[in-house]
Parts: sequence; structure tokens; C-alpha cells
Amino acid sequence: MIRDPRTTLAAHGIKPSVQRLAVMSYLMEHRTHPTVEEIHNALTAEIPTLSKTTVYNTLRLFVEHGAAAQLTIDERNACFDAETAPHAHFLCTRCGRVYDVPLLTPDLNAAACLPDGFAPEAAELYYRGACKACAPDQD
Amino acid sequence: MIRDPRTTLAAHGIKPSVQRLAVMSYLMEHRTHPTVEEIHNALTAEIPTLSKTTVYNTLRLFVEHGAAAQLTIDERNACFDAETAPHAHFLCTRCGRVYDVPLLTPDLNAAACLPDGFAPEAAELYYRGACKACAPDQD
DNA sequence: TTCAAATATGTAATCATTACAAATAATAAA
DNA sequence: TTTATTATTTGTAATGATTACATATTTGAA
Repeated sequence: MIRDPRTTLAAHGIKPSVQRLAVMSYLMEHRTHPTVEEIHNALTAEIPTLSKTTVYNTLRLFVEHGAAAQLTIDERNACFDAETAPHAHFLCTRCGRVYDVPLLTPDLNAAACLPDGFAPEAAELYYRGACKACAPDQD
Repeated sequence: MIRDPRTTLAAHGIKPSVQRLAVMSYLMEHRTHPTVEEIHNALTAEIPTLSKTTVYNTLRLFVEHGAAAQLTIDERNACFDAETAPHAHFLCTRCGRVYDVPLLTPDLNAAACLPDGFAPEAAELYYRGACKACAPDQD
């Protein structure tokens, strides 16, 4: 299991740079599925000149190389995940947080009856609702 | 099984209007998961004064009342589906079409291990890849 | 008819994302 | 080292979907 940002970039054929390492580090240390805005805000402390365009470009590069996944669960902003092993996501429509959810069957391609000739390259399972912190107490 | 737009609106507690009936009719007759733009373009033929804002408002109303589902599979535009029974979707990243895909197990809540206290209200399963028309021929 | 509420319209804002050109940094050759 | 070349980053300006909001129109009841 690869753990450090530099090795992760190398494993996906991405040349390192200060900015790329910072974005990958942030993604690996904050499993909160951050948006571009959140990543940019957080990293300007350590890289004051970091531009938002660079964050966009860097994340696009990561996604193209399979080093990160882009989630469309939040209709307003794209959010990003450095964990590329299969898992589902839960968006709390109250607080806006996105949670990881383990899949019972990791192969999502087996969950539906894909027509002949269709070649899926990625699959995402999204839930929306109230998280534990926001749900009305049931007990 | 409800088939006509007027009954569908009524079943979801939505008062009918010329515009609402037109949008619902369009959604029911065109299972292509159209965007706001596509719906508006198509309906201006029959309702020349139809404003795009009305299409937005109407679709929001439908979604809030459960009469339609909003898909976030396409990161650029929201698209809409009048079929609210459980099924998955496939976005062809080549041609942009969104296809319906039958689920093998209709209950998507059983596909993942949702943490205790989490209350899902909706679930979506999305595939991305090449559709049959766009996939490189395998034979 | 008249009035009040609901619905629709059009324009102007908002805001995430992308395009693009200039600046900077990294790399390799001399 | 210098120099030249390429890759990367930056900032600003466009783009385009969506929303806000004020006005107009329609609907339905009295």
C-alpha cells in the first residue's frame, strides 16, 4: 500500500512539483473529499502564490492519470478523493459533508445489467440523505 | 403504472399548468435524460414564450415532489429523468448520451455498508465509459 | 367583474470552471 | 556555470450554467 505523496505521483507517472506534492499531500491527509476552493484555501498558507488555476490543472492531471477520483455527488462543486479503491459515497444534504462508505461487493460492474458492447471505465455509487450527526434522533 | 403527465403531476401533489404539463410530457416521451437547455429548446416550438427560468423552476418543483430525478452524472449540466423507479445510468464519455441500465438488485441501500444512524433518502449508481456505438469494435 | 394568490417571464447577478497568454522554474546541452 | 528548450505555474479574462429578483400574467375564488 502506497502511503506517501511522492511515491503516489510516481506510481501514476506524474512528475512531482511543489504544487503537485502539496495537493496530493492535502488529499491524502484530509479524507473529506475537498473542493478546489477548500484545497486552495488550505494550501495558500504554505504556498502563498498558489493559484486556483494550478489547483484545477493539478487535479485534472491526477484524475487523468488515475491518481485521484473526481466526484459529482455534489451538484455545486466537484470534489476529489485520493482513495481510488472501490467504495461508495454519502452526501449529507444537511451539512454538506461527503463520507466514504464501504461496498459490500467491490465490483460495481456486477450490480447492474450493462448492455452488450458497453465498456464501463468507472463506476460510482452515491447516497444522499442525513448523516448521523444531522439525522433526527431515532431513539 | 401511471402514464399520462396530468395524472403524474397530480399523483405527486403538483398543480398542473401548461408549462408544467409540457415539461412533464417531454420528460416522459423522451427518455434521453435531457438537460434544461434541451428541454427549453424543444418546447419553445409549442410554447414560444417559455422562459428558461420556468424550465429550471419547474424541474426543481418536480424533483422536490419526487416526480422526477435529477442526475449529477454529467459534471457540466444537470439532467433529468421522469422514471423514478430504481435503475442505474451510463454516461458515454464519447458521445455524451446517458443510458438507463437495469439494476440486478433494485435496493441500492443493500449494496453498501451504511454506518449506523445514516439515513439515505436517495441512491444513484453511475457508470462512465464507451457505449456500444462509440466503443472500439471488439470482434 | 374584481381581487388575491399562484405562476411565469426576462434581465441581471452569481459563481464554478476553462481559455489563454505571460511569467517562472526545471532540465539538458554547450 | 551559461544558454536554450521545455514544462509548469500564474493571473486575468472569458464562458456558461444556475439563481435572484422584480415585473407581468394567469388562475380561481368571492
